[in-house]
Amino acid sequence: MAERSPWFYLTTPIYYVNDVPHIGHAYTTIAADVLARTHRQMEEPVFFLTGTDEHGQKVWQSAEKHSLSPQLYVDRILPRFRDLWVRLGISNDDFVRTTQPRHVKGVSEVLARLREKGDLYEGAYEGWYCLPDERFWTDKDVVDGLCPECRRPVERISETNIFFRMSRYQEWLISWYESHPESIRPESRYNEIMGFLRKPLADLCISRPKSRVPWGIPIPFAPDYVTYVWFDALLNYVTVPWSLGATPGEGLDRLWPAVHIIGKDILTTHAVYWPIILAALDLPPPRLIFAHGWWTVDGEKMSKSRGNVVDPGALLDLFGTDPLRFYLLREGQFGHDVDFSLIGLINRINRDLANDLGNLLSRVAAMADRYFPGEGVSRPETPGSPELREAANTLLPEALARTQALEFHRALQTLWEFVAELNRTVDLRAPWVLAKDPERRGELSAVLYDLLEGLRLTALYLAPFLPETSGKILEALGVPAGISILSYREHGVFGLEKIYRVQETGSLFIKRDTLGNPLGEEGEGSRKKTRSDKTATATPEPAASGKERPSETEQEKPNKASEVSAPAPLIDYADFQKVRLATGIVREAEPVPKSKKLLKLSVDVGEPVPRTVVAGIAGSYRPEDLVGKTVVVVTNLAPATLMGVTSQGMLLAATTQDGVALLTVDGPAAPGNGIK
RNA sequence: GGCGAUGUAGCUCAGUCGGCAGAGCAGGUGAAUCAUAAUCACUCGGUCGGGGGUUCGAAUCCCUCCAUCGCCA
Repeated sequence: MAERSPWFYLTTPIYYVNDVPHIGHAYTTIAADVLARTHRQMEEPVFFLTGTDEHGQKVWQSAEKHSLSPQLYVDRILPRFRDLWVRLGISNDDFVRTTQPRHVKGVSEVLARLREKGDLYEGAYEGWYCLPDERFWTDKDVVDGLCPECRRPVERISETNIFFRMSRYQEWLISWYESHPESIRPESRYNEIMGFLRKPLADLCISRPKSRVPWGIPIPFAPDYVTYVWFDALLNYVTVPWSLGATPGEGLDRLWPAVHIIGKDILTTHAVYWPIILAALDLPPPRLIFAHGWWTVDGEKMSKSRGNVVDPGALLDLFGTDPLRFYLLREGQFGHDVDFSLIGLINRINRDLANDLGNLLSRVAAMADRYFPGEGVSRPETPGSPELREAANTLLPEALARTQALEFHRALQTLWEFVAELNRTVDLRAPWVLAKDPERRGELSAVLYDLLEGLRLTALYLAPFLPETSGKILEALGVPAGISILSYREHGVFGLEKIYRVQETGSLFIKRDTLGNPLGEEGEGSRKKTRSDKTATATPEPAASGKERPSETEQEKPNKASEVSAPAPLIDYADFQKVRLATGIVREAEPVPKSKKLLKLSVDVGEPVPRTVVAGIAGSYRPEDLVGKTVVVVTNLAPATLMGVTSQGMLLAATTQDGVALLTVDGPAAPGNGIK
């Protein structure tokens, strides 16, 4: 392979502004962000680009509908994406909009150049056109006069257009991929493209008549036409670098080729059309095209018509940046489809984040604070735990390698093996036992030092994934986090010469009940509204929680009423109908063993067998008071196991100042009456 | 219809060169009390989709059938 640029040039697709950002957009962008941050910590120069695709017929139509000029319309839509990226902690270096002059200029130049080379020609085009999808179909595709994709009527269009001679480059592309099989991943996607390329490529129609699609980049030598949106959009990957250099071409020479992170739905455009466009411009193909999978929701494809589109903004409101980043990258394999479920997200937050990691910091910090309040914990002569150091030396580099290979879930899994090793070390070395023996004070200090070092390294390697959390851990350890980038080379070694003066800390993560509501008594400042800036590691945050220890009494009422306020998106009646509600009569009720909050109920909802429902209402109701009560039950909620009991439904209850108050009906009702 | 992939524990998946079936979660038992009731150890659990073949030996290689998914048409 030719020597390549030292730069790590990384892109996401540019997102079509006519859509509302959904979890898939967030997924792509977060993955790219993790990769960008990782390479920065590897001290590579990184250029991370994302942006928006703002031309095309649909945008123009939407603008019309809102009686706005297209430009004004896209200007108004833009913040949906831009703000979301800020909230997700995305560290992009630039943000391209296809309406920016730099991009428009670049596209015009490309068109002129391709024309000079003879790669463009005018031709007649006749076919069926689907207006909403902005694409042509052949006679064979169309079924009963309907678009095969969206099932809406197509119209017959006959027009002259400008075509790009893709077919010219087909053989070249095949041989390039044969010698670079690693440039499309996962491997199954590579096979797919090779299969696609076995058939002859049709030339690409790259123009649209202005009379039909007035909103696009004008074609310089054909005044009645604008550029086809896909052609326009792909070019952002080069028009932006072009605009950056001091001389034309300099920025691109420095950055190219790029690593493209995309969803599997746009593989063909990126792996076939795009390299051919590049070849026509005498540029090498991308370094890597990685097509990730889709998020399904409870096993179903996410789509507007199904009404199951997951809104990342709402999840952010509820759970915050880092838990969402973690869940999306930990839950499935990057490259495979993954199923989204709220229970899954909550489980990740509670187990991996709060229990394994959050509690680890909490217990280690508490001991360091208690046993070495003034003097601190300093680097020992002999390692406190050789096993722990060994684990750090093997697991952490392995995690880094996996991140570089875009195996994010494996990377996080490996990091959590290290977290488990830290927890194990705490248990095995039992510092609270050492603390009772003054003669073993040196040993105690050495063990704590190794644990603190382990936590510091965890934060370092976790930083690309969980930038806010990483910053909080480092801050708790008293490591100045002011430097925005901590390099692995400089900070990645075990055994920093340092005296740790650590104070007991508040919670890193708040646990959630099955509805996502915060659990526990951490009502105060520990859960601020997450409004992080791009460099989350640098946000200083007064460690106020260290002073006020939560009282040991377990009787405090969870103060949750204030926490539920996410600005709710509007839903259709169809959405509402998806929730099946019915009246139920409580037949039996008993506490769930070992649980303070849960009651196990047997509820008659008019079915042959009463449902077992686990409800978090023990704080407000005694079991014996519930029997015979009429309640409102969600009957089509996916079952969930709480404290070992499988719940087959959910009771509706108001969240009040004092706890919860169950909903009931105003009048006689039989078990299983419908509710709407 | 063509091409490609997948099928392994209740769930999500790993399994290199053919060499005694693995992890996490869930379930069970115990330990511990530093910690956010958080942790740690042990443990239950599998006809490796079905059938056939090659081999001393198959989750792994070959054939075939079934199921699911993807791409193309």
